Amino acid sequence: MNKIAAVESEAGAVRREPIQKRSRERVERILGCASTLIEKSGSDAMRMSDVAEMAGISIGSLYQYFPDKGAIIRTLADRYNVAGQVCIAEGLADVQDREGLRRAFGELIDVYYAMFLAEPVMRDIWSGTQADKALRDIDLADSRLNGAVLAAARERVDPKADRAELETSSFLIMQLGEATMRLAISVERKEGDVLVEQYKRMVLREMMEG
Amino acid sequence: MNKIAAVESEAGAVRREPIQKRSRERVERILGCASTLIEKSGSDAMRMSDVAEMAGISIGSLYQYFPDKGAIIRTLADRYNVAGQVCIAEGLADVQDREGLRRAFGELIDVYYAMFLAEPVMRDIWSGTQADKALRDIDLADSRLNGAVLAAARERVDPKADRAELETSSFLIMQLGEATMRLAISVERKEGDVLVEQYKRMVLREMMEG
DNA sequence: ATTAAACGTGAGTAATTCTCATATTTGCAA
DNA sequence: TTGCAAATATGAGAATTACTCACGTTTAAT
Repeated sequence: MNKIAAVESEAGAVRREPIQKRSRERVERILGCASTLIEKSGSDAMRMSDVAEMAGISIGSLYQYFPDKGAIIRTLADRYNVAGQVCIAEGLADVQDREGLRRAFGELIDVYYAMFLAEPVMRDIWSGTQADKALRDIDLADSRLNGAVLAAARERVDPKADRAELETSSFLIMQLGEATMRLAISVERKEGDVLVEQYKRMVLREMMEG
Repeated sequence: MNKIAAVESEAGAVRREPIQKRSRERVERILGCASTLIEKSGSDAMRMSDVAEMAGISIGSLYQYFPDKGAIIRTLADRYNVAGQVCIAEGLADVQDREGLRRAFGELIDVYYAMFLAEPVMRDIWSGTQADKALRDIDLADSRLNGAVLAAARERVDPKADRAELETSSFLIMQLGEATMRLAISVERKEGDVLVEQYKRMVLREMMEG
């Protein structure tokens, strides 16, 4: 009998939870190959048959683990998000005063920008954020989470600030940060750098004098 | 003989420039039907066969005027852009001092936001901005143009400001404005309003004290 | 060793964009 | 008016690609 146990362990939502070691490895191989293919020519051009062939498995096997093409993308997206969340949480963890916040945020943006520049797969995936409803939801949740972390740091710096406003403002700052990254990587490198600096300055002013 | 005269009159790039009256009407009808269908269920779900059927023409005829599905979308996108450009240019035309700039920009954002809320087709199309390379290019060009208009207004207000910096900053402001709109319409209406206000405040601070 | 569940397979289905050979319509020149 | 070439119209079907499913194989627990 083929009883399907649909589980949502990651945002990607695997179809069948891999139980045996063989299949767990297989899932990793699928993700690795998908990554390579996306890096080569973008997630749009990535064909499921290519992924299967490259991973040395059949189409059917591919669909045992991922319900659709989007699920592979989402799983990769989620992994990048988790990495980003850790990075942001660590960067803001011991912010206690205004200068600390200014420095930590500036560094954070730089690191994030460097990641965007260095990871073509991340770039590609988050370029499609607006198109795919599921991806957009993942993205919004991510910004909410990171926004909350930023809001907490800002509250530590300025305890008398309005909590709700800090949350909204920080959420917006995170979303605009992503927008800036996407913009920066789609123009010439030099202009991109300037744009990121402009964003940083604008946001820092908002946070410092807000 | 079927000599094809490819022309790029609009960003949508019609395949064959409609010469006879009949075909010019046809192009308009196609765009109208596409609009209706996008409004009903999104540009992704819009099928070319649906457009053809609704317009009362054959698939082949559809492809006489639009080289591909994207071209229809792009043509509609371009029309919305032109409307926006007019709106922005008029709004900023007689800005001469700081208070004028503050008021004009605030109103501009409100109008833009209202447009986003009111036009489901515009919303749908510009939601997919990041996915389609051609759309992104149109969008970037649009922001560059509008950014230049804003930069000019800011220079009038503050003649000793650095021109290049005004251009970059205004370009970023336009792009972040769009990002804010997209964000605002994908959350609850009430929160969306707050986010737009936050954006406005942040940007105005940048422009006033920048 | 038996067996049931987990896993693997790939030909085939379905959905949809876009082409092309052919037919029809239009407008102009004779 | 008529003849004709260019413009326009048509829709069957080619091409692409995500995804299914019926059936075969492997694994591991009893």
